[in-house]
Amino acid sequence: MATYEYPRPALTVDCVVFGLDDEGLKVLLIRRGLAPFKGRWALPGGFVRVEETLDEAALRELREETGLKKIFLEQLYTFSAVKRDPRERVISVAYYALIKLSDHRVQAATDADDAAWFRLDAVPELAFDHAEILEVARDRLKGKVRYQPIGFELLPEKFKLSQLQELYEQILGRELDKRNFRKKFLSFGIIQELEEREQGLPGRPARLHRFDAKAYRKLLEQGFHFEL
Amino acid sequence: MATYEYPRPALTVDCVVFGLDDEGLKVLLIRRGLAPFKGRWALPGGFVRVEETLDEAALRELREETGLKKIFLEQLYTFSAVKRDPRERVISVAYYALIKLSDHRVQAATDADDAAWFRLDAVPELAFDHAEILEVARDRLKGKVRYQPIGFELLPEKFKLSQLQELYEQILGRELDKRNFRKKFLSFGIIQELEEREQGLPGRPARLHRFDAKAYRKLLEQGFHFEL
DNA sequence: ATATATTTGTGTTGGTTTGACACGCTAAGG
DNA sequence: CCTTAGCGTGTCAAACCAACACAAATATAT
Repeated sequence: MATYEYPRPALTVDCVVFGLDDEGLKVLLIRRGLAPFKGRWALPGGFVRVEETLDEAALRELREETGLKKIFLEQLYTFSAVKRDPRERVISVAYYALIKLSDHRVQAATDADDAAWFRLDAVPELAFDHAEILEVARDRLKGKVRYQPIGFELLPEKFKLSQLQELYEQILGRELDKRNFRKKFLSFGIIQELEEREQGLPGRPARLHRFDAKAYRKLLEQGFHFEL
Repeated sequence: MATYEYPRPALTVDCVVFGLDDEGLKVLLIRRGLAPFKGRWALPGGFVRVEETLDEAALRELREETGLKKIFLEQLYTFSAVKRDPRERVISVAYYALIKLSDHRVQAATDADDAAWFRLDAVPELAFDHAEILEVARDRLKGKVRYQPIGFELLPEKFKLSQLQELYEQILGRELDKRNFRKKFLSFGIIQELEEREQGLPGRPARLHRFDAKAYRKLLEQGFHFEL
């Protein structure tokens, strides 16, 4: 029990978790077991504890939901409409996360039937103001991906350039020219060409690449500006 | 008095208020009258009431501090370090505001001696984590000014192109070429050339201009993308 | 074995945008 | 009337961007 001189809003974090698989870009949702909005899909999230930062709260929730550590996570926006939670005043700090669906299978999330991945064009009706939060997250991702190399957070360690291009097309919502895309991206010097090639698929085998974080940091220090 | 099952952090808003005068870009600070950090300069701000949104809280604080309405105001980031307030757990949602120092004299703020404008290169030591908040605000402004025409919020209704250019130079922290700047900015078609000219100063009188919000909105709908 | 389907990888060109750069014009002030 | 201060303007070379098609390497089907 805690007592204060003035009433305080409750504080939660909600996470928009993006993942990529062969069907495209997806978002992780959880089915609510309790009122309000019982049975509705919602963003994973929960209350902030008084002894943790918001980042810690978001990471904790994500660990609890997905079993993952080392996730790319950024604060998105703080939502504060007075009636956004019908029970009482709840202010929510939204985060968005990018995870490599390819590497780690997301555990609790996928085999429990109360959590699932949804394609961004097939998201069901959401609880609270979560549709709005998701919208803001998509816009942020779309904006950010153009001037920060965060797309790699969604791809496996080693990837084909065609995967990278498809990812960008998904996020930006438009098609890109293959030759121009390759030319431009390679010219940055932030991805390494590996000798390895992907085999077992029809078509000419693709050379694999890897994001070179070290080279990127070095370029950043020299005032390099990544763009598109 | 309010009682809750679990302890809750307190919630505040803090505002980074930018203004422009003939000495350059400035930020509004308030001298604290109470502990902690008594006597130190700090960002204006205060506690969020339980029946208002964060935007409303920020606007209310700004009205109380500066007497201004119709201010450009945007949420910046939510700061949550556990020890950021030595008294108790306080989470602060930071906003930044741009105001036309030229038009409206800021009342309570300027004649009270417990509030003052500081040049960005001469900001005193600040209370709490406000130095960090200010830093984030500067970065945001610097980033945002390049792809959204928010600089006008700092200028008078009618302005000279040289003022606009100086503003951009201040925010971006580098010099710009006069001819290229004019060419580019005028090519967007979002500022109107007025017939009026500024008089009374030495040198050839400058033609005045005005931001054309209507034209800007129209261009936006057509997918226009402002940049630099 | 051969043919077919699939996916990768590669260059050029014309148009557009950017960045560098210098001087005459018009007013105020002495 | 002369000086000083600030405004307003155009060109050119270099860099960048968008559009465009076909051969190479593999898997699969027949």
